[in-house]
Amino acid sequence: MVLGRKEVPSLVKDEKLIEKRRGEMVKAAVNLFKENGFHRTTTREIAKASGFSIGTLYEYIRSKEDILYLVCDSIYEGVKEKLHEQISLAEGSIEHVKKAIAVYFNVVDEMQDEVLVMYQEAKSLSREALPYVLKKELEMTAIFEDLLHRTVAQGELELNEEEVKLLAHNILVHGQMWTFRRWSLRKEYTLEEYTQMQINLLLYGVLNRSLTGKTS
Amino acid sequence: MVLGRKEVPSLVKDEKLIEKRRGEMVKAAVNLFKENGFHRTTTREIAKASGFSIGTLYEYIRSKEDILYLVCDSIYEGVKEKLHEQISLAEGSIEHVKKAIAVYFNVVDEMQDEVLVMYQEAKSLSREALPYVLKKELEMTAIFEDLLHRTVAQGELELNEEEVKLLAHNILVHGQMWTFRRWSLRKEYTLEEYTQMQINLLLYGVLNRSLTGKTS
Amino acid sequence: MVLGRKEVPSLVKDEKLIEKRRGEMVKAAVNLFKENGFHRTTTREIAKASGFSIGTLYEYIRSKEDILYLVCDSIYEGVKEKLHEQISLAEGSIEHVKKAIAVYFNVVDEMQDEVLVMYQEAKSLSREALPYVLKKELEMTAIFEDLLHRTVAQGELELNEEEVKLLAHNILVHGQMWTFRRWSLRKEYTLEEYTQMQINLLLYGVLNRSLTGKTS
Amino acid sequence: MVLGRKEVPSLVKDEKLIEKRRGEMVKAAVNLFKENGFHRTTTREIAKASGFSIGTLYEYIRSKEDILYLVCDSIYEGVKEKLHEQISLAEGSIEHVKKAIAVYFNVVDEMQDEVLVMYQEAKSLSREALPYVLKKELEMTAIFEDLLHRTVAQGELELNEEEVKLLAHNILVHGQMWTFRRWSLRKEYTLEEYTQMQINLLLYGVLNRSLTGKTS
DNA sequence: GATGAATGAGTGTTCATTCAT
DNA sequence: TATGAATGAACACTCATTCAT
Repeated sequence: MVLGRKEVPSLVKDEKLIEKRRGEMVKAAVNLFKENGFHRTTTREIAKASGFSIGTLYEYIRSKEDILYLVCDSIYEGVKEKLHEQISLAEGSIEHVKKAIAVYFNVVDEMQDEVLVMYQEAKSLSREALPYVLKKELEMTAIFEDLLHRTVAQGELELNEEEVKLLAHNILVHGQMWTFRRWSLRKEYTLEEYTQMQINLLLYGVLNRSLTGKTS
Repeated sequence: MVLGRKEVPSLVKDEKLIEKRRGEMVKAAVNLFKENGFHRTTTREIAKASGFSIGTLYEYIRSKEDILYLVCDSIYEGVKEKLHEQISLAEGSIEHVKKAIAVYFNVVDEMQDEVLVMYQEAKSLSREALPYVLKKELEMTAIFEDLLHRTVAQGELELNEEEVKLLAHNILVHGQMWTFRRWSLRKEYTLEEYTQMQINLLLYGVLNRSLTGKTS
Repeated sequence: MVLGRKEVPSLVKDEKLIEKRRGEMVKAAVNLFKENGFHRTTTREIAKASGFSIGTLYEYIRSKEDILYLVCDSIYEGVKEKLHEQISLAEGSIEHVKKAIAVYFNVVDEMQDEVLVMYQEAKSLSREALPYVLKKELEMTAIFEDLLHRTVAQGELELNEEEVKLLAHNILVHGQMWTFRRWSLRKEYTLEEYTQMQINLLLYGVLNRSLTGKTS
Repeated sequence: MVLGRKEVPSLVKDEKLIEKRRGEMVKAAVNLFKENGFHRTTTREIAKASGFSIGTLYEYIRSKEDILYLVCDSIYEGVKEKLHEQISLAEGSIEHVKKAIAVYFNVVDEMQDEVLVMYQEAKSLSREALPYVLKKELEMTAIFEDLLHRTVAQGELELNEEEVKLLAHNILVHGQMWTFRRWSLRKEYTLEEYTQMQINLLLYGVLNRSLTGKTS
């Protein structure tokens, strides 16, 4: 099964308008979701906050869940876009990996409310929509996998396939941690400290591996 | 502010009975929450699944949220209990840390549904109840902090205070990862593989630090 | 497929209470349906008219359609009960058939609003519920079929099987006509006149058939 | 009160265009009504099925009810037209009456969906529009009244004024029966059988009356 | 202490109709 | 004339909670 982007049908025909209106709706929804969560936010609140009538809202989406999907989709697109703006994905070096992690953590920090929302509410998506969002998460992971692969290929890291995958997962999760454990982490570290320390913890072991030999 | 365990009032006087009944309610609730989530589960369903009338349910709790709090509390207690059964918290050595991580990951795996529920639904707790649950999470973190501290004190690890804290957080989160990313991780690794690899990634860097000098 | 009476589930356990409450709800619903039709009547109106809150209404039914089904069911039961009270179904004679038709027309006249409602709204029942109501209609038809059969057996009428069936249908429909064409019929005839004339038109031909020979 | 045809106002001036467009709308509406009923059919669906925008639909009608009126009107016109095509209304004989009934039943059979729609949905017309439709029904009845009158005048039937009226009603209703009881009748009879048997039952009594004397 | 019938505010969603373009 | 985006009143239905028995 190859998943593309899930199409959300609309009663409105003008594609440009759909894009525009949905953007406004998603923006309002994110703010409400981060305040009260998906379930505690009503469609009426979303309509009002985005400046439309409830009827108009439903011209652009079919159900409340569609909004959640659009929110998740939009957040992933936002993160990926910012990532691509700031890091070249063609290179492969330790320095580049460090840079990428730092950039990613920065993006997560900038969009912390959005990331947190998506992180906590995505589970409310139906069994139909969830795979599309998980796919996005895998795409994000793949960005770091590729980067690590290239760095391994350059001889700057010594990792097998499975280790690359897991390290990529860890990087992603350490970024998300910054949002979902912020109640604790923010008290202890600035973003810069957090970033520096996590880079060390994430990479220090694998970096020096060649010096000290493999573990089982 | 020092938080103790939050007291949930009951209309029933008999403490023993409260304990017993609540245990049954929580058990039923966990099963329902892990199937449908907190918001999609009704109090009627919880009452029915635990074998009580809706009226009786409300003799033992004040609100639906009380159940969520009791569920979270119960899950933490379960995890901590299992942890204490299997690891001595007085020692301090690399081997002990590895053992503790493995035990913790095993507990998380055994209780993966429960951990996932708590992880995803705790955010629905009111501003009043949330701190009590976050406190539990900090207590969990503290278990690993202490272990790391002792190991540092033994001279087997070289970490400053802040690194200990962050490493403890990472251990916790890597355990939770096993539940909230299981849609991906389970495809790639068995629990044993996951545990071994994460131990390596978590500890390898800090382990060999003395051999190679500090990073910035 | 043998259809019994369709069971409508209720959240309330007390069977007696269900019977009582549903009776009140059906009564209110009939009045509203005959005024505004099924689709133009809201569940809140039904709740209010029967003296319950909307929540209570839904303790006794699952959906608005359930009310329509209960209404139809109740009307059939009412008609059949009144019929059985007044005519013996064991006999078989021309006089008895005339009597039965007159009684049936009287019952229809007494319950004209109800009959009209059922007649016009039954089509709004779902494909699941409709067969149960059609079955009731066939049972009604069967009452007259049996009566005619017995009369034929007595030698007082000369009709083949198919003619008995059709005549029974015609009797039923002529009764219903009195409701759904009342805007016209009531201007022309009293119930007594209508009954007398229809009996003549329905039976005169078949009555005298023996005197005049068969038609093709 | 003399009712003519009810005028449905339109924002469009061109009468020819109104006729044309409304024809297309009515055609689409009939198909939708017979599938889902009037209340379950939306104006959007009607607009789409007739190939217009919702805006254009409302250029030709004022309200959804106008469509229902036009549909009813159109069905009556259709039935009447087909009737006039096939039977001469100037004659008066038993044979002609039989022929007319057969033709009418045939027309009803051909347009059974339409007849059923009109029959079941006309009640949803407002108190303002209903009389216009009932008038059409009376006109239909009048066709058979006239036919019977002429046959009585020819001495082929012996019926008083009131009996003529009621018999005409019965003929109409027996035609409609073929649609609204088709779930049962179609299983028992072909159209030809049904027609033949109903003609017998309708006319046999009155036919032979002269031979046998009056009933009370 | 236990029960379950009663409540009604609140929810997602629909749809006939309007009106600016 | 034709369009279709916008509207919001209205609807069926849910569910946490209460309280009389």
